[in-house]
Amino acid sequence: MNLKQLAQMLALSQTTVSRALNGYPEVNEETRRRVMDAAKRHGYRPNPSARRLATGKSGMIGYVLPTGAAVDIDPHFVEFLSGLGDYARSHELDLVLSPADADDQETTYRRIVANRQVDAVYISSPRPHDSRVALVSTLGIPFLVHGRSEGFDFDYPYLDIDNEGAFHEAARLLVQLGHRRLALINGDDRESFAIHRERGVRRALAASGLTLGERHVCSVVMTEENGYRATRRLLEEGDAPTAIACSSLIMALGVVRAVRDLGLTIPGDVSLIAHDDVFPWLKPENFSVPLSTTRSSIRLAGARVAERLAARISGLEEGARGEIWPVDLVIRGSVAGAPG
Amino acid sequence: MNLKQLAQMLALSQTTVSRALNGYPEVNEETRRRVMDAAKRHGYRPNPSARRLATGKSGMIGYVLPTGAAVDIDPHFVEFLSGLGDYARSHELDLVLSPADADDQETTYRRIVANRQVDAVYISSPRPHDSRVALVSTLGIPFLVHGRSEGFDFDYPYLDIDNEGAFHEAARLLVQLGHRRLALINGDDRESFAIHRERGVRRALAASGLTLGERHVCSVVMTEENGYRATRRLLEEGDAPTAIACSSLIMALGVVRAVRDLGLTIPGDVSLIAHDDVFPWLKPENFSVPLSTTRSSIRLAGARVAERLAARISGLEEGARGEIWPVDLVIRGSVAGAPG
DNA sequence: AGAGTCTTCCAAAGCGCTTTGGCTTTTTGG
DNA sequence: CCAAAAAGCCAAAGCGCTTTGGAAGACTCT
Repeated sequence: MNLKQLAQMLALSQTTVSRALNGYPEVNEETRRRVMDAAKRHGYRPNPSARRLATGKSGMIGYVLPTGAAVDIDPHFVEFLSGLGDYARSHELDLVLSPADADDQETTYRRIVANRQVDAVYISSPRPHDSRVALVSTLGIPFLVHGRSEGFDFDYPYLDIDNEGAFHEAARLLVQLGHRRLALINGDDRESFAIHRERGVRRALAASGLTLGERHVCSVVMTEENGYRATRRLLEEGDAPTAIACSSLIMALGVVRAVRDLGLTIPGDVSLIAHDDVFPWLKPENFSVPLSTTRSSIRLAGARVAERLAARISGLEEGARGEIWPVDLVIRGSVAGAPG
Repeated sequence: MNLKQLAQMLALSQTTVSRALNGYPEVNEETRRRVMDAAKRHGYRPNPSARRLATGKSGMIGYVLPTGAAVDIDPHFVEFLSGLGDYARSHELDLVLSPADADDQETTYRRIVANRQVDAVYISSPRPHDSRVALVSTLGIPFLVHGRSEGFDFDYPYLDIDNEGAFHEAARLLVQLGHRRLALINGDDRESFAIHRERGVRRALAASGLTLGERHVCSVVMTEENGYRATRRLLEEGDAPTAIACSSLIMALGVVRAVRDLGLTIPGDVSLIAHDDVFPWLKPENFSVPLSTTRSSIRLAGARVAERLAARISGLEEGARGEIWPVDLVIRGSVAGAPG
């Protein structure tokens, strides 16, 4: 059943039927009702390929997925996706993932924009001066950044959590508890979120005249193994920290294992606060010592990103609105006063 | 730059240019070269929307993503996706994720097929008599099942790992080591993979005249917490097992924690073998006691699925070819002879 | 040499929708 | 009551590609 047939059936022109269906004003309400009715009754659905060719709109949002033999997709992605799906489902919005060589995403961005494959894109894990932001911005496709980039002479729309504030609070708490030597086990410090977190920790320390030792901050890919290694190194060297802030629950698993391997305890010998993106399959309260966390649901962020993207596509949202979500600090058993 | 312009520029008809570009035989090789050359020089890329409307082919593969407030996307998905991306990237194949209400995926399947949004789909985590397999099969779109369904009177193409064989081997090893009471902490037993694994364990036990006690098999969503709970229950009741087979590394985290909480040790009091899908961020060799595993890279499976899907789209693969990958059994420190 | 066969190309008809420009008919305002 | 404006509808022209159905010329074969 296509438009032509439907129009014929109603003894109307395709023009009128199309307009009736798409809510244009120049059609009689009575006529519109008839059309809508017939459309529903016959299960008419406009052919998206055709509509697309005519309008250039695809009804899909895009994400360029960095891939490569040495590139692992972040497990956080799946939670984000759950959120995106939550919103998208109820709006018949599809997501198209365009895998790209992690070292050359530009080609892919250009392709999907030139081809008008998607109506909007989102960018995640941005870095300062992130070339994708500049690119997408000049290409003129609606977009939203999940996270924040920096160093541009223009604004852009984004959704971020207050990473700096979160880690500032976490570090401040630790300092209040008497800790003087903090360490930060962070994610890749070329990414903004990691930079912000480090900034937060430093600011909290500075407020008490303390500093983050150069060897007390590690920047690694967020795996259990790297959490373990970082912790061993930190605790085995002289000047070992008495408190650790950690950028992910997965790394925290490694931290806990390392502490135990060294015959130390949490929070007796070292206090630990980790960031929790709220995975359904790994919860901080279930760690052998319940983990204090800075908590922010990445799933909710996914839903919000989809919502804003949809709004931007339909022109309901405009301009460079930045949105920064506060982060909860949840105290559990893994923090205590500094030893000694 | 569109086809018309290119044709004009070459003083050829659109027909000929189109055919030259698409490798049709009825065009002079000399002409083809000219066309190809000009196309490249001017960076001509056929408009996919137009091509799509004309041919009905989209150049994308689809996946219906079950979502819902109470539905969590499996973290395995992201690794699978990495693999899919590995292949898709080099073939300019995009993946479209269509979020659907987990309880009504049929509508979405019908939509994406009716709309010809994608050229092929894959189905994952199938159950016996999985309605999606039947549906997609009647809808007549090329597809591939990652995993296996059962109970149909027709064959279908799939890629699966030898879950039964893997858990058979694992259980057999444990029995050989003298264990008489095994337990299985399994995933959702409505899914085929879980059924096959249980079958494997039972078969191994039966071979030695043993059985899997009804209370020794749990079927749960694969989270750390559920692994913990299941283990506590198993070990605190009478008739506690001396060996556990576990369907996921994530659950194994919970198993290990529970065993420790109870003051028991691995492998002293209980041996443990888990299935490892090969996550980059959580490795069995890094468990406090290195974990014995049945290992199969889900990432490789993702790449293979993409490859076969591409082959099916282009007609290189036909029929209902099933492909079953063997699974490695990797022995590490978490297994030992039965205590006592 | 004429019929038949290839080879190589083309004009034009879709694919199914949106949108432009215009034509009636009705309503409004003075 | 009439001109002007508004309402309601339509035919037809795209959007940019593929494919059908020839047609013209070159070649082969008897």
